[in-house]
Amino acid sequence: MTDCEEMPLPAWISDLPALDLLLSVAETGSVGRAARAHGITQPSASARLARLERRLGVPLLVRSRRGSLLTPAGETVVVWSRTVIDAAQNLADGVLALRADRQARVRISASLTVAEYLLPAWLRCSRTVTTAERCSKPSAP
Amino acid sequence: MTDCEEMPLPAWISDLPALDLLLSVAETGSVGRAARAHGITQPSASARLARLERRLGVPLLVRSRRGSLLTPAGETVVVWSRTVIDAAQNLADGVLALRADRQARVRISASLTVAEYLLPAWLRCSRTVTTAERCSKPSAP
DNA sequence: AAGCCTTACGATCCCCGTAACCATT
DNA sequence: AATGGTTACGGGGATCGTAAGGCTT
Repeated sequence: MTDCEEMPLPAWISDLPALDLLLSVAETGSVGRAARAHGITQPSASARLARLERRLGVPLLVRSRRGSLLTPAGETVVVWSRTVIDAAQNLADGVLALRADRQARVRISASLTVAEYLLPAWLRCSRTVTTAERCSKPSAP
Repeated sequence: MTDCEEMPLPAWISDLPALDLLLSVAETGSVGRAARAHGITQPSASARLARLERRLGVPLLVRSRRGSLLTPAGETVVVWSRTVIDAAQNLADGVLALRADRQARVRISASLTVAEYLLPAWLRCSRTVTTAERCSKPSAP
């Protein structure tokens, strides 16, 4: 095959919430508890996990009356999935910071006409101030 | 908050194909080329990226007539996303190996009655043999 | 004219929650 | 009864592709 740079991600891996759910099952030992931890119903969780198994083509867990345990393959998948979810969580945190940063800039530019003469002092102050409080009460004598 | 162990992944991060698409845009410098690389239409790619931006709450790229470039925030997100899809790709490869392994076991157990006396020789041979060939033609005199 | 991006629209498919059911402790 | 798991079913939402439009070079 004369590929260019990298093949796009396979389609059967794209269900990130399913992976997250699988991790919860590994931790709690039960589909129902994992479902509650994610704020969804037990049938939803069951169906989601069944789809995941079907799409991966590998049985992941053995259902029992007193809970669900992972197959050896399931344990392996959990290990890999953990790194994926960790990376995703990392990204989520970063995006959150980025969003906050953007909002801060927006607030500053919005109230710029009022706060023009305060900015130099702010910039000399702290880099991670809660701009909302400062903006609402400029405390200018 | 009295959380148990870990908060489930936020919902606005769960679109893995969108992240992958964003990486392609970063590489090719164009939404259309990225779309072609993923085998989808340009409008689909455009809509997907727009949704991603809306969900993240951060502008990621600046559209131009001669292509699309990333905003500073976009560059940052791309860096984090790279690690995520790398981990996902890693998982995909692992699952592929797991699947192949399982299929091998299935073939072996299926033809076990025939191949019983051959297994010891196989096990002494190589660990990653193409069991399909061996199984189809046992080459037993 | 050609390239790049967007909006509009219709059809399809996926996923969730409710409801109902089976098996054990 | 309570817990853990599954299947059946209807509705809402997301995504895709086609078609059409705007803007530069």
